[in-house]
Amino acid sequence: MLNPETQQFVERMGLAVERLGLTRTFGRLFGLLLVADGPLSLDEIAEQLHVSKASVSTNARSCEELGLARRVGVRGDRRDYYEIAPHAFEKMTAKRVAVLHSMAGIAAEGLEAIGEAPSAARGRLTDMLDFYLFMGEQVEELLERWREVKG
Amino acid sequence: MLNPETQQFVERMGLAVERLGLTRTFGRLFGLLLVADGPLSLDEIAEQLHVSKASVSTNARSCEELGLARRVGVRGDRRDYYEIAPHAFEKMTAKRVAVLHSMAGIAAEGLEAIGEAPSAARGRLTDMLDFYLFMGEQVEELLERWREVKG
DNA sequence: CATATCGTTCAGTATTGACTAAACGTTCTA
DNA sequence: TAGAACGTTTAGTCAATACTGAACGATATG
Repeated sequence: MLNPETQQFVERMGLAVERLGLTRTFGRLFGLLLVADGPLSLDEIAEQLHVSKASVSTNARSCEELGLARRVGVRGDRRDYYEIAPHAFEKMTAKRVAVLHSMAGIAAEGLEAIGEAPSAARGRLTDMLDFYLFMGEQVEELLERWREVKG
Repeated sequence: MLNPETQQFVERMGLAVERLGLTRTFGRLFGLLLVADGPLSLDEIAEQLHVSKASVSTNARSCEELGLARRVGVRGDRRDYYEIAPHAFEKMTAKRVAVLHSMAGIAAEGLEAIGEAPSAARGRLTDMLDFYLFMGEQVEELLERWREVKG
C-alpha cells in the first residue's frame, strides 16, 4: 500500500504522460514502477492502480516494447514481474527526437512539393527544415553527453 | 487549389501534429498556412481542408493562442486572415521544453513522497530528476543558440 | 432600416480509443 | 489427469472529444 503522497506522484505521472500523447493508465503504471520497492507482478499492479489485469497486461507490454520497463523473473515464481528498465528516461526522450527528425523530413518533402520558385512558403519551409535539422542533431548530442556523464 | 504533392504535405503535417497530442485538423491548418501564398481567410481554409467554418474558427484561434499563427488584416476587407507567426517552430518546441521542466518537478515531489531512506526507488527518482533538469536547461540553451543564429 | 456578411457559440452527432469481462491456450501442480 | 494459476486476446462498453449545422450578435452596406 502506497502512502497518499506517493499515490499523488503516480497520478501526476499519469497526467504528464497523458499530455505526451500516451494514455493516463500507461503513465500511472510507469510512475508506479518508479516508486516500487521491487519488481511488481501484473496482479499487484492491477490492484494498486485499480484497473483490470487485461489493461495492465497490455500497458506493461507496450511499456516493455518502448524500452521503459522490462520483465524480470523471480525464483520459484512463474509470474511475470516488471521493473523500470535501465536508461528509461533516455529511451523516452529518444522517441521525441524521432519526431524532430520526421518533422525535418516533412519539411523537405514540402519544399519539393511547392516548386523551386522563391516564395514566402519556400522561406517558411526552409526555416522549418533548418530548425528541425538543428534540433534533431543537437538533442541527440545532448543525449550522448548525458550518457558519457551518467552512463 | 493545391497540387497533390502539397496536399500530401498538409496531410503529413496533420498526422505529425496529431502524434504530438493535438488534433489532425489543427495540424492540417498549420500545414496549410505554411504552404499558402499569403494570409488565408476562414472560408478559404474551410474550403481547402473540407471542414466546417466552425471548426476552422476554433482551431485557428487556438493556433493563434499558441503563438503559431496570427491574425492579419487586409485593406478594404473586414474578414480575418491568418498566417504563420514569426518563430512558430520555436514556440512549438518551447511547449515541449515546459514538459521537461514539469517532469523534473514531478520527480522532486516524488522524492519527497517516498521518504529519505535510501532505496531503489530513490535512486530512480534522482536519476529522473537529474536527467530532466539537465535536458530542460540544455534544450533551452539550444533554443537560445538558434535565436542567435537565425533571429 | 433592411439585408448581407463574418466570426463565434452551442447543442447534437459521430468517431475514436482505452478499458473491462470473459474466454482461451499454456504451463505448473496435486 | 484434472484442476489451478498465469498471461493474452477479443468482443463489447463506455467516455472523451472533435466536428457539424444552426442560431446568434455584431458590423457593414445598400
